[in-house]
Amino acid sequence: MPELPEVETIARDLRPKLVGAEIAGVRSTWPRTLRTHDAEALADALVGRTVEAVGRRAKQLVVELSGDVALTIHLKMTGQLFVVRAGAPDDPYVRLVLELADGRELRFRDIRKFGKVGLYERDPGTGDLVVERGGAGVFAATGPEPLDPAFTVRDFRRRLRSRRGRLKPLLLDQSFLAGVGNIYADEALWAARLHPLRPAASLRPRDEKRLFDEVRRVLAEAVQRRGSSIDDYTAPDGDGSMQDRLQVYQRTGDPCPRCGRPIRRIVLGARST
DNA sequence: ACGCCTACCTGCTTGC
DNA sequence: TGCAAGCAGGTAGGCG
Repeated sequence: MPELPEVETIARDLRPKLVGAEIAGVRSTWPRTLRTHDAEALADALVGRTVEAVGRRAKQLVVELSGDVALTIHLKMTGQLFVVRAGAPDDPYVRLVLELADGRELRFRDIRKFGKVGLYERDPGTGDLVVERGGAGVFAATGPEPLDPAFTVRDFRRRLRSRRGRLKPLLLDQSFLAGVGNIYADEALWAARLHPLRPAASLRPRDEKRLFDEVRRVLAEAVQRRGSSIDDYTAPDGDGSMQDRLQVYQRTGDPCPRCGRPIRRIVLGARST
């Protein structure tokens, strides 16, 4: 399940492979992977452009292209990206291929077909990625990046206190905080010794500080370990190792590393917790 | 604004 | 053994 650390790892792996490469063609085998469902229009818009940068915002990859446009790629649950030579063995789960002028291909593989690829232009006025000039930015409603040095415990407190909900659904809400998914929400809450059902507004200042610190610590360690290779996640340059460090996620029944009692699973908003 | 539901998808596991 | 139900979960969109 690619969350912030997994997407960050993929961005870092792809960057040296893609920057400078020219797009020569587009193949689409499942048009619904494209936000517009229009593979022909995408090909028309992309061919001839060069990759200038590869980055990440929340759980999406952002591939900056020449001419002030950018591709966003959301991997959702089972999306994977690989750079291979054009003749590499075919795969029934590849949904989109960007053919590169140097004979390589960027392949988007996605078993469950939830992933989405979008093409946006950079608004010269605001610098935002938009569908059309003057429109709202794609990330206008996305919350702050938890690992951004400019994001402080003060910001976190202010956001927490303005919300009425419970901690777990709040951490998963991308407009509250960017990039946290089910794995790292559970890990951060456990590390901060806060119950997932606890109302966000009920936290004391020291609880808020602990949660802020643990969210960032868990995410930073996961980035350093190239993410958690669970189920379908792998990066272009290989698996991560964070799965070996997870304390509670998918560990129902195991003894709690803190108190030794069995870890219990509850369901919250149709998600295991 | 919040919580809850369903839809989108497929592969794997579980239970009868 | 075979088959169906259950489960995994990010996000959009709808409803109350």
